[in-house]
Amino acid sequence: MKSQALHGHLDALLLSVLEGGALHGYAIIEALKSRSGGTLNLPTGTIYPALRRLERAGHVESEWSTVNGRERRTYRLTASGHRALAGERASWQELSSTVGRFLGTDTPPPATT
Amino acid sequence: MKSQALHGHLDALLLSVLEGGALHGYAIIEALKSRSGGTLNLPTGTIYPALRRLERAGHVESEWSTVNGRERRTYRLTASGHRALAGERASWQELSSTVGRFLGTDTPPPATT
DNA sequence: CTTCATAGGTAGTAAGGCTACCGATGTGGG
DNA sequence: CCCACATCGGTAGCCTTACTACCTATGAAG
Repeated sequence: MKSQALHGHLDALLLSVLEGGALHGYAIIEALKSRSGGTLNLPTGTIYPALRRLERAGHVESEWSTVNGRERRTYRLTASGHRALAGERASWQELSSTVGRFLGTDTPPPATT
Repeated sequence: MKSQALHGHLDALLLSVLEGGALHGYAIIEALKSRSGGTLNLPTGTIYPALRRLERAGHVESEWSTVNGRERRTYRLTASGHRALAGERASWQELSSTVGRFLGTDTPPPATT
């Protein structure tokens, strides 16, 4: 998939992987890759600036630690980040259902039965 | 909805409304508005440049006509536009299912069984 | 010692959509 | 008659976003 098609949803993806626990940048990339089945193979030049953006926005916090002599910056969601994620989810649903109406795909309610 | 969230799918939406028949710019805006239930209220500054982009790309053709003294530029899909729409649909499905995997919404396969 | 995986980062670019404008005509209200 | 509004088209400049292409450093493997 053309990763640039992510347009505006990168933040949501990052927040969603961090929802499962704090991770450092490199691990986030791996997580995205594996969870997407290899479809999302995002370069560091995409991830790191995005994380800094999220940090600036207060959605994540970072902490340095040294593991095996390697510096790691571990990111974790803030309360604001959790809220942002919820918002992103909502707007994704909206976008998805709106666009789906035109492109023939709809997002049927997950039927929480 | 924040319309800027459309990012990259505007073309697909335009192509899809034109799929139902040729329309002029203003009518396209109205069509998007009504089909989306009012969610998509796109300004002319978004639509017209997009249409020109599509025309430059050969996906639509335009024709001028005068109705009630008003100039209308009517756009219609070309063969290339139909193909492009199919492609857009496919990549939308891919994006939608990939992002959905992270944001909790999935686009369940239409079960072509 | 070189190469690879791990780990973090920056600079510059290109695309896309938005806001804010502008021009014109026909219709209807005051 | 004149003004406002809906219809119809369009452009200019801006901002955000993600990408490509780079750079740095360490530990392990060969």
